[in-house]
Amino acid sequence: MTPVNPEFVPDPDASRSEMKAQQRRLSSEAIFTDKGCPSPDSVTLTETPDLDNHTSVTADDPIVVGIDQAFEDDTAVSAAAAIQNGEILEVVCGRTPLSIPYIPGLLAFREGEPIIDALAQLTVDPDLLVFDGSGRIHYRQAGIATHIGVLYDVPAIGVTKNLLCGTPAESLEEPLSEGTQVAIRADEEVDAEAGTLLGYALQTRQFPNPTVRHVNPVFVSPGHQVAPKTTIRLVGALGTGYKLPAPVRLADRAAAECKR
DNA sequence: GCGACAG
DNA sequence: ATCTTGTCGC
Repeated sequence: MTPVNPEFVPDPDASRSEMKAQQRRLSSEAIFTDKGCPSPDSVTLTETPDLDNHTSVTADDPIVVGIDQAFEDDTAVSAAAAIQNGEILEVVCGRTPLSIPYIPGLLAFREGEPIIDALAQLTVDPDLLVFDGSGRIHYRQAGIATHIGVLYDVPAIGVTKNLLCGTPAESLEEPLSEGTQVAIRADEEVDAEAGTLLGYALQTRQFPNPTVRHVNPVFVSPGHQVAPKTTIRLVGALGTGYKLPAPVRLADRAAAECKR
């Protein structure tokens, strides 16, 4: 696939103020409500054969693409794994030289190039992109999930293991029971009206076994064309039994293999 | 100046 | 993100 809005191609050589300015333009273009994103109910994690018709009833279920990166020396690799009905349709790998270091808030400018390289090789067209990175939970409401989502004008969501910014509505110190969701709202360090709902902390899995007493929640947020609540439902539909959504786990593994 | 900070 | 062995337990 090819970017629909080339003006949002992240330029690693731009100045930091230019990067931030682009993110502010991005967030105004981003849509944080349901629009074109697949229904969580239509996203199946496993194939469900239709015994009556001897065929699969999920022929045109949404195509969900997980995206993740890995690094080696001065090279960045990005893997995109396309899943439909819990079946892997395609896995592609992008590779570009590393341009800039990791800077909190500017992740898309470091990882955007390999991602674009990977998506250019994708032959199927995604109904949803799932990133290992923030969407609206971002200083300028323009995390990597929002950036790439708007760039291609495709529904996107972000999932992280750590919170970048924003304030949880409740303490996350105590172990949360599975399924618990805690709102993450805009505070002083976020360019948004204080209290704006940015995303959620979501306890996708807890007490995997008697030994592992505690698992941290993940942080989910809308990237583009998805509402906060729908983001939670989508992550829930994509993550049965694991902390992270299946597409992200597959992309993570694929990126590691891309290095070899 | 101090503290915070996705991957 | 990345550097890295074994080990405990389902």
